[in-house]
Amino acid sequence: MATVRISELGEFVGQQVTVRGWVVTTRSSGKIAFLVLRDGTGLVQGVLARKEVDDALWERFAGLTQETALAVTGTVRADARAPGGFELTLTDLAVTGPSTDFPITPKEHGTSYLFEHRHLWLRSRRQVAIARVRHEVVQAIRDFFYARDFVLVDTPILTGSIGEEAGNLFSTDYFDLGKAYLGQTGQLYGEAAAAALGRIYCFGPTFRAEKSKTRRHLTEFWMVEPEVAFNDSDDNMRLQEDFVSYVVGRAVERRGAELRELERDTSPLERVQAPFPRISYTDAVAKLNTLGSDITWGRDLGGDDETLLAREYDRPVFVFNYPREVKAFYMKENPDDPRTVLGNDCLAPEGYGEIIGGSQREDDYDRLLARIVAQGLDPQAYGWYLDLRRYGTFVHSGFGLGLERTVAWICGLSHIREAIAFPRQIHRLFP
RNA sequence: UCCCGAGUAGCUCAGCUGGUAGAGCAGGUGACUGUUAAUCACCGGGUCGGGGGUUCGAGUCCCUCCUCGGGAGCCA
Repeated sequence: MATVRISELGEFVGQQVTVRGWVVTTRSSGKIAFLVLRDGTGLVQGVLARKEVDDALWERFAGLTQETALAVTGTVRADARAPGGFELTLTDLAVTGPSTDFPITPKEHGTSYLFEHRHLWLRSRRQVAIARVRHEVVQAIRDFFYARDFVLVDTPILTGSIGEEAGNLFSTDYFDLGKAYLGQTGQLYGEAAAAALGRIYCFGPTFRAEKSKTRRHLTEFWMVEPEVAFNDSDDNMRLQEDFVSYVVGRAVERRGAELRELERDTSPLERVQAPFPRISYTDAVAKLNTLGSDITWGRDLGGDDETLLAREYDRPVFVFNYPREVKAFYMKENPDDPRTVLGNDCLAPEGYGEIIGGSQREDDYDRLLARIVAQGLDPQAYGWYLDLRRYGTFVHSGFGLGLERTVAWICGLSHIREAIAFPRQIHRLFP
């Protein structure tokens, strides 16, 4: 007799099989009893008729509690009334892992309680659906770059003092060398690798000790960062729109069942096709003023501004050439307007806001050094990074896409903490 | 860090101008032959976040601390 997974039951209609999994719910009406079982691949309903089974089996069923691990044996039958479309007429049932007082009941719970029980909450249908969409997004990202000859370069997580703002770094003791910091970005290393391999990307966890408390921030999040030799800022935006369109398209195409489970209306996602509209920062400020925002030139776009602007378009929008003061030191000065830099953000629609920050990098040694000094950073720490401008400097561009923000947008989540299995936030380090 | 809001049964919440605590679900027992968060009946379940104060009397009013949630700034 075959031992099968729930997703494979369709191939075994009429046959007797064994399925292993966990109890979702049980229902009994005295003469007939139902058991919903999950195994990670889907749900199946088991049915027991009182007069067709022996007393011992009936008793074992009566003792089942939520999340008990068990192995059931029965005949597979297609039945539209059952969740999943198939049923098992049970002939045997063996408890392999008892479970008493499972904390997450089929009723409502508060977010705080749920995140304290995140290790158990992951088993719920909704969380399983999100995990599968995330998995698809990650695979789509890797496939996209693989197909375009990008080389994956894994950048270090432990770094010396290098990155963006020192105040946002997590630090730890590092032998006799003083402090090490958890990486906030792989970009600077990615630039070095781009000079070796041409097109590269890194993809891993990044860490920001910002004391942010919003639906868009985690202290540990995953970021994918391509870096391309000889791409200018326009090439960079073209890569971004192709990339985002591909990733969203893959999720819609292959994870329709999960998105339905999440009650995600996919029509806004189906409109995500390159090219994306582009608006300069200066034009965006003017447009925002006509839309009622009181933003002034020189200030960064706030969350409300992003939402307001994104609402004007039916797909993600690029805002490019920001004032240099609000952007990082490595962005290349705009030769046509030195008040600005050749960087762009990509804003997702439906209020999700910034999912990408990208730029053409400053490739001029003297300008880069001047920017490092002007921002109060230690030029000593950036010695190796400056070397990239001393030995065959080159036009290059790249960007960073936040994985959890992207998954939250695709899934239609109200907070990105659900987009990762074990979110890290200011007030949450467990489980 | 700042601005709001909330901590009452295992969970989600109600509890009026102060008078010593309530529901649904979960759990237990029983009934029911097709249930979909099954339904129905009954039962058990509480240091009202901690500390201090006002009062004859505080879940309720005041002070303080803690925890959590939402938002801002910053960013992906």
